[in-house]
Amino acid sequence: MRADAKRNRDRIIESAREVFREQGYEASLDEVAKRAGVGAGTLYRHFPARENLVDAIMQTWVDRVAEATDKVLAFEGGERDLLLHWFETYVALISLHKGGPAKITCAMGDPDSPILSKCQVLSDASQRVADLLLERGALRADVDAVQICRLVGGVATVADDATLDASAVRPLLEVVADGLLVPV
Amino acid sequence: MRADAKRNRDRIIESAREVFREQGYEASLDEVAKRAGVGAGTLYRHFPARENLVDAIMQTWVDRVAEATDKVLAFEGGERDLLLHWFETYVALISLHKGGPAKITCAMGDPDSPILSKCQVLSDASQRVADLLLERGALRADVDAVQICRLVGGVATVADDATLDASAVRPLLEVVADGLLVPV
DNA sequence: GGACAATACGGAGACAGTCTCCGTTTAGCA
DNA sequence: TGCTAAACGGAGACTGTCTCCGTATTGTCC
Repeated sequence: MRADAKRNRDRIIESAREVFREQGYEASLDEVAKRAGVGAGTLYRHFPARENLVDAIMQTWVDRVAEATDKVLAFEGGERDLLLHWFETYVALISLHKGGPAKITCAMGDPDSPILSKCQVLSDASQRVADLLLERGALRADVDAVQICRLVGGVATVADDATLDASAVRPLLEVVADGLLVPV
Repeated sequence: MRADAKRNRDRIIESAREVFREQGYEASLDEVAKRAGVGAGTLYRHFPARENLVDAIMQTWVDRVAEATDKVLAFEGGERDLLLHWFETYVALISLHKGGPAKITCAMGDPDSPILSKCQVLSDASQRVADLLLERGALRADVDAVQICRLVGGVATVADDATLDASAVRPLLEVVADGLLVPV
């Protein structure tokens, strides 16, 4: 890649991060281009679809997911608390931007999504948590990580739409957790 | 209301029903106007926002919800089956159109939504089902109808986004049901 | 360091959708 | 029948997406 191309690409990503944070994922891409000081053509050449741009700005997010996952896996406490801790972490991670839960949860079920690889990190993390709980015999044997992602993603989507705060989300997550755990 | 106004209004609603069924809730409103044989101005005078049009279309849906609810309440069988039956009915009712689950679930949490009154019918129905189960001591005492709507709405939203079929949705609903019911 | 591809730029403009404004038409009443 | 309030409709302003293509820049090869 030519030096000027790389420079512009980086500036676009930086501007997008800024604009999306301010206005959400549906912000105008022309605005992003303008703020990056490039023409619309340049933006669309680098990122043919909005999702490609989203994908690019998600790299730092991926690192954050990995870090958070390790923290949850090191959690010392009961199985139910661990699962709930993961759920709350999960919701927090996908709710960083308005519209994030729907976008990410939707992408996980779409094999053609440009951000699929990024979302994979999340489902892998759920898998690791599920494996840990299965090992301890706390999780129902017939559930898989995909289902967990869908359930928690669904709760997060609704919470995002209705702008619920953590205290209103918690009981919903508890219901999901209780439905997933082996009855005591 | 003048006769011509009423006539146009009805034609717009009829066209919208048709267009939305074909193209989803995000279809062009100019297209709706065109198909109704009226100008864009006429459409926007009758329905200032897209949601107002959606609201008008939903009247027959409301009747359908009421009917389905009565059927579920008359269900003879175990509590878990009854709850699951309600969940599946609920998901079916809000998933009649692509994007429906998100739209309806979102509207339930938005006091300013033009379709709020229509959605009320659904939460009232959930309340009735919940009351029945509470009476029989099958439902956890600390859950309310709003939470049920959020949980099932979340599942339906995810299912809609990922275009899951009923067999993939069922296990998710079972998790929610098991989390809501009193452990045996 | 000059020349020449190859690569990239950028913005005008085509296109699509939303929504308004206002001159024209019509219903319904007296 | 004539009048007026109500309603119509579509041109066009506005916003956002995305493409096309003439222009400019980069990096390489001699």
